Amino acid sequence: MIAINQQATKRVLAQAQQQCLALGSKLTIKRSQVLEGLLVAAKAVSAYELTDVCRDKLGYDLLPMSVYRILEFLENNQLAHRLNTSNKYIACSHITCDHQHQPPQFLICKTCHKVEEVEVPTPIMESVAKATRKAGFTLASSHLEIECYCNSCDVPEAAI
Amino acid sequence: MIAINQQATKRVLAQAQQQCLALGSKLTIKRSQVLEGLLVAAKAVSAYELTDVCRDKLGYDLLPMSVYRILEFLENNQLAHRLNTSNKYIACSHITCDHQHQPPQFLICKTCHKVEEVEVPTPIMESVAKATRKAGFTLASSHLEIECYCNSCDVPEAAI
DNA sequence: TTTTTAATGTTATAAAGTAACATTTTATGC
DNA sequence: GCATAAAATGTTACTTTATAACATTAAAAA
Repeated sequence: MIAINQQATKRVLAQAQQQCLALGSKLTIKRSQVLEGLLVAAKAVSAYELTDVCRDKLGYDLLPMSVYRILEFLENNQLAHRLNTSNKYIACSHITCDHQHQPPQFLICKTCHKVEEVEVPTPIMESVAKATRKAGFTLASSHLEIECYCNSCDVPEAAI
Repeated sequence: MIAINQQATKRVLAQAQQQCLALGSKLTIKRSQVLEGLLVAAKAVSAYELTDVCRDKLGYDLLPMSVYRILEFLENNQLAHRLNTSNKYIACSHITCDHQHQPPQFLICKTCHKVEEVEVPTPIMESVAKATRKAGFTLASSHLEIECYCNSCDVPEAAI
């Protein structure tokens, strides 16, 4: 989503390197390769699809088990996100920002599966948290996945 | 969640029967058995767990393939919901209501996996829809799954 | 009653995810 | 430096979740 060319990809990977160091962890070669796979995939992909991308487009040979492990690492280091509704992964679109990362919200197109990482305005998320508390729960995360239709896809009649 | 005893379960199943008829479909014996399984499970269960519940607690013999098919039917008839974040299913908590069903929101406890079907106030969902439109998307469904801690579970220090 | 549709049975397999242990690589104390 | 511990990755096998494809049975319609 972020990396539209090779140069941009390199910049993102370098920045990711820095971000890991700051968190006291290391972006090893394999981890970098998986992140690069997410970047060139340019959409949400499953762990198994990611092994294909890495093999076919980048020449990196990775087993699914390693990919899962590395994806977990990338998540913990705020370099990737897991979309729970589709069991797919995407690169974080804010790697090159320097601000603190908040739990993200995702708009996911039901038709073409395009994913946009957005910020639902804070007051709205606070209202959601309030409604949650009223029901006797405490909001654990404002990671939200929202079913949408994107502007390139038709909205079915039934949904209007 | 809804059915706390046998009598209540029967009432829910009878109501479900009516609801199906109104939608031009039929709640067959097998379908009724799967719904009963969801009711006695009294929590979110996977399709395979549901075959166990039906066998062990109710004496109904159902193969996973049938369970998946029937769960899909129950969803289409607003008698059950699929929780996308956990690949589990629950009975709709509004079967015995007579009002029109809206896409539900779920509070899911990260610790004990208890699920509460709630209504996030309409104005809040409208704000979410607005934020969505602003990003060039159209809200497809207000089915939301929200990560929480329930009032019986401790909230980890890190989350406060 | 035939015929057509809907529902369920059955088998096999795909897709997603993890456990357990081996090996290699990297960091750290001496 | 080298020994040793810790971190990362490799490898195998397996579990869980889900679906495809086709057979059979039950119910509704002609």
